[in-house]
Amino acid sequence: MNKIQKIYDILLNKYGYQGWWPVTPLGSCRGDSLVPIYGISKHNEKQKLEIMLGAILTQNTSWKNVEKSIVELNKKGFIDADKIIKASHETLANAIKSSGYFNQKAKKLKNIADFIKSNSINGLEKKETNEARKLLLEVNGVGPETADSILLYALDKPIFVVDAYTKRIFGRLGFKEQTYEEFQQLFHNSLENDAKLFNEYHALIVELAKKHCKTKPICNGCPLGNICPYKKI
DNA sequence: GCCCAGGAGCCCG
DNA sequence: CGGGCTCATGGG
Repeated sequence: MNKIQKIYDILLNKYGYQGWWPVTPLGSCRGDSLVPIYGISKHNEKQKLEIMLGAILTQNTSWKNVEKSIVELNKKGFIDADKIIKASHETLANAIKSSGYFNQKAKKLKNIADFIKSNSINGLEKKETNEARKLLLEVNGVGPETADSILLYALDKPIFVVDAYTKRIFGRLGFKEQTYEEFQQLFHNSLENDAKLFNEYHALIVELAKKHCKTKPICNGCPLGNICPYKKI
């Protein structure tokens, strides 16, 4: 068994299934239950859109801050491409204030809303993974990680999401990859081409990064302690 | 007060 | 192609 697969097994055994991406439950419409929750479910169109918007909002931002914005967007009926397009910049920016970068992100949300109006979510889903990826990357505000998060978590495409945590953790573990594409290839070459597997693995990486492999690592109790050469007091 | 968080665009050599 | 800068709130 290769090392990438082995690390997955260790993390899954330690933390269990994470149930990403968190989404607002169906039928919640009045103040309660508006908070995105973890759990396995098939997403409807609105939830897929919520995931796409969340993927933009969480750029370099903690999920807790994004959660508040998603609650606001739900309350104001903005999980809707038409409403986002019609909304004024100020209204939209105000609704997502807690996510930070609200001026930039308000524009990005409008860009992705425009994109969905011309290619529907359904139409995007039917395309080949790489073709859909290419189209997403043409949207201003959608980079590699955001595109791949949308493909994997909203559209259920088998593609591995690389983030700052992935680079940090596997860098400390001794892997020599540097760029986004190099890391993505590492995982694609080492694992079965399975969306469910990629889904859980990325979520487990985030969990490990939050619990142990922080900027200032807490190596005590780390589930990868036995195989990690990185030492920090 | 400082540092960091589930990045991306832009500019510059 | 790589590096530095900007964007901004909220929690530790």
